[in-house]
Amino acid sequence: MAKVRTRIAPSPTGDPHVGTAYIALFNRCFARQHEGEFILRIEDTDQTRSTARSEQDILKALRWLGLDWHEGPDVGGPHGPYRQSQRSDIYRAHIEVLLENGQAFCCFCTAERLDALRVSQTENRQTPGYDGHCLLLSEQEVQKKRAEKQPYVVRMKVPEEGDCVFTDRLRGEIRIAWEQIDMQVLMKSDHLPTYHFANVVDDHLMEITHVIRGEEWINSTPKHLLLYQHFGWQPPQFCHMPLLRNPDKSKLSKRKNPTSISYYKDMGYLPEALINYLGMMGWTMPDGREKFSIEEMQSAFDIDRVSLGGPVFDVEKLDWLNGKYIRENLDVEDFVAAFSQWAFDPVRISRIIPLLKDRVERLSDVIPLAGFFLSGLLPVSDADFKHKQLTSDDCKKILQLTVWQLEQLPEWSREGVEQLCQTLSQFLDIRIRETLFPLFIAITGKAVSTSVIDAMFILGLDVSRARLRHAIDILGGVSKKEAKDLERVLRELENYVRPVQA
RNA sequence: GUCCCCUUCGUCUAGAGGCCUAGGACACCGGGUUUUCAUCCCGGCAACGGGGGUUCGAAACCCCCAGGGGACGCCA
Repeated sequence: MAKVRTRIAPSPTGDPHVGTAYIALFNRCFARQHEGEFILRIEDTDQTRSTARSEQDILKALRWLGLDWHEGPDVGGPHGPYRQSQRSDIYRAHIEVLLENGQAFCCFCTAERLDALRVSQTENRQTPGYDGHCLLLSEQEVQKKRAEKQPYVVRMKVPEEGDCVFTDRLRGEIRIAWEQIDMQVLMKSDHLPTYHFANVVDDHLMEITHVIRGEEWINSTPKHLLLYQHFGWQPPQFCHMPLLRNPDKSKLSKRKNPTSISYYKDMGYLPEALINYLGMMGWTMPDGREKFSIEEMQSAFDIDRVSLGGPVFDVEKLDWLNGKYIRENLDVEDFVAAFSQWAFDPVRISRIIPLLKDRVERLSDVIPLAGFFLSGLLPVSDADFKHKQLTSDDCKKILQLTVWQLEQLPEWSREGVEQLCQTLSQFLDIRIRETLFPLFIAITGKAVSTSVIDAMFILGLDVSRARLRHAIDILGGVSKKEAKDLERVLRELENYVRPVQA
């Protein structure tokens, strides 16, 4: 039997996500338990959203958690390159095969036509999908359009009737009618492949034997299987893991729960505890032990023990487990090392010190003044938000609008944060000192402190958002109705152009 | 709207037809240890979504319903 090979294939379009680490963990355990290999591939075919920065962050975060790989863009390996943006020629050669065999076709439809089509289908309560317009084009017409350099995509042909039946390792037989499957775009007009195409080609060329991925991919598995069939390749075994959930059971999202691995690092969780916690999402040790290392997990691993109900990511239990790790696994010396590394990161410290250097008279003033930099959520109460000019609702409004605006910042910079606060102040027609008041309480815990704008910048989006959200909760939270009103205000704010300074 | 997946305490879960009066853990509540607190120890609360089958026997197998979730992009 062929050597087991599994992979994690993150897309470098944002912060390193705990869901990525979760799937990586199970892939790695499965591979290692079978003395196989676990590889990392970067799926950066979305040119507009992928960044090198994000790729670096993801690799760093996975390494921090102890999830290392046998082959990958940084360590190399015999099946490279491991970055899809460097494999364009491979995809182009493969798409030609499908085109020649008539298993795929060129589509010249414009985005406008497709949008209109989707709208009308949705209005008529039909399942949205491509209508086969360009399927009717003759060979000559296609050649002519291509010669004229008209932009086009390549779509796959899909059987019109019958079912696609496949076996999921955890769920058994799954049957999906072909008529449910859209004529998926395989190659975009920028001549880069879509996920579905690149993923199948790479999984085959990289000799992946087991595809362990999130449940959200079940419905597109027929597309993938069809490609394997067209190429005459042996498909891997599929195994769809349950999705991590928010407390309200929806798919884990940063809007509702911190999802960035760096957030958990910044909050002072130990990587061993986080990875252990992820290991108990949908899985248990055969002997019921709850505290286990990644090595213990992989040696006792049994993928068939995965339970399928979507587990809620419950920070309270993570807190307990992290405390247990600190108490039981760190002696004083280890603790000193871990704490120093966490608290006294040189880059961070050298950003913080200039903010307080001129405000202290004794070095002993530093901790009282800057302690909030080395904290998680702050112990604030609604009384702290009492203000002579701002009502509690005003505070909530400012806090919520700030959260939303921070989330939409194209890049995290001090200037961006400042601009945003200035604009908000002008838009609300509240002086900047008042506008910043609730932010001071939420972010620094006090009405008087070092610059709150710098503080947010240094703390980062995740911790800032967590504190702002915590403050909103303290103030009674935002009801459905309030949220709706505030979203309307947000739209006005987005369209608001700051008056030019006189 | 269409399709797919899922369903045991509030949460993570054990459970492969009789071992289930459903077990463990977090959270919560009580008690003990501790100069306080935390830790630690002891105890308590709390669940098989509903309805039909199959079976001597169902949390487990089958069907229907309900609920939850996901997918339906030139995103991944």
